Amino acid sequence: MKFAAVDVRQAASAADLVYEALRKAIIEGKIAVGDNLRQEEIAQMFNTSRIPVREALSRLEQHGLITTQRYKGAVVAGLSIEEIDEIFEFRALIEAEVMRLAVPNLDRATLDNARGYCDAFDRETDPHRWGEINRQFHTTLYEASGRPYYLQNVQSSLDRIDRYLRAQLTFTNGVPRAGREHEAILAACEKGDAELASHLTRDHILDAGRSLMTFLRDQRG
Amino acid sequence: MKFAAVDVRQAASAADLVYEALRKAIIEGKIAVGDNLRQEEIAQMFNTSRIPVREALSRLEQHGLITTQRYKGAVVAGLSIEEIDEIFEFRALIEAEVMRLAVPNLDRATLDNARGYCDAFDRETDPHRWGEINRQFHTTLYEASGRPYYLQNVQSSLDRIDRYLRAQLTFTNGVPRAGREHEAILAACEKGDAELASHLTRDHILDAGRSLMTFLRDQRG
DNA sequence: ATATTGTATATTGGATCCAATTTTTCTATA
DNA sequence: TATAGAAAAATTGGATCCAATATACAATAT
Repeated sequence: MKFAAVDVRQAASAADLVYEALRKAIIEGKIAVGDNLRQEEIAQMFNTSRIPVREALSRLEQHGLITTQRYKGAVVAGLSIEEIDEIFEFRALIEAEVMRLAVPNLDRATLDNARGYCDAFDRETDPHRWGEINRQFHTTLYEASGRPYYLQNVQSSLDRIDRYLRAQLTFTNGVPRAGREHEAILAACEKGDAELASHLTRDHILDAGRSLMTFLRDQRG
Repeated sequence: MKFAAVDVRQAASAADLVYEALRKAIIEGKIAVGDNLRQEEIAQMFNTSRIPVREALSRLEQHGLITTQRYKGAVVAGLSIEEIDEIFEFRALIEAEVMRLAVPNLDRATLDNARGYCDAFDRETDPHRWGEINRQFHTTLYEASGRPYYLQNVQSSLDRIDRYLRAQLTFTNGVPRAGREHEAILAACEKGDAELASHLTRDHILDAGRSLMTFLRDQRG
């Protein structure tokens, strides 16, 4: 055995690339709700055939990001107020628990990373970046929970409402408030107070949810 | 307009049929963990081509029921003890909450249905049916919560561990105990005691989890 | 002018074909 | 006999082709 181990990561298939690109575009709101996703068009964008595109669309549907109708095609899925409300409630439940489980495992490096994202969030002026940094702040802490299945479900929920969360941050002046709440959560983590960090996380999510609800009710009538 | 409206439900595509059939076979344990799923073989079983099969496999992978490697194919995914443990913990969290939310909405018909499944569970002698009835008993109650997103996540978690749950019921003499716990949960529902029903549900799941853990640790060494 | 029906076009679903890669088998050699 | 390497077979990934269905549009009748 003379050779260093090589990282033989799985090469990505065409379907993987298309899936990831579409997923990103949808959760960032680059493609609007209701927009039609035509297979041939997407295939040409990626210089491939419709087969990998169809696989990607099928996966997106499983994750609730698009809806499809036989022979009619796929459209980006929107969420009703009730659905958004439910997902925020769900997130509050799970993420509070994940936070509680994470606190005892937090080490210096993780806390420093979280601090970095926390500061970056406050400093950021580009609205498009807020959602991204906010998400990284939370997941950095959550990962310490050592609960991959919980994490998967958190990511999946976030994918569904990320677009709306960004709207909340951008249009409802939610950023300063979110920044303060991040500080409080991080302080609880530093103190090792799992119960407090958990409750603050829950409130943080429910606050954002309520703020978004009133914004959407205003907007949609 | 002389004719009654007809329910023109979406006809299922070949991919849908293959997906559902494979999903059922996997969660019921008809296909063993590690078994290879060859596309051509499955295609012939369903009198179709490999294209719909590939779509079905792609969806199954998204749900964690199989793992695939490029150019190597798909195998039924097993769970480590740690993963099973985590999923039981996750279920306890979510299902307890769903139960709490359901109780205020339970009506006579739903309670009667649940009673039916509860009795059927106790009367059933075929081990293969226990898992199925157990699942129906719980979901019948959960549906009253009016939380489709929670429900989806519950179903997804159950899909992952259903095989192991059946093993627990069959091999660890868990049926009489589960039966008694069902009775207690149903009684709490009848009384309208959401808090009690929630706690009993949590304990019911954690009990089954612990029982399964010791069984698996014995078995796997 | 409007509604309705027939037709052309576009789009999706599925089958077949070819390319890329892995797995198996065979063979030569030590 | 065991083993390394090459050839063959099997398997998956992707492209192209055809069939099924939906949409757009024009022609017709009222």
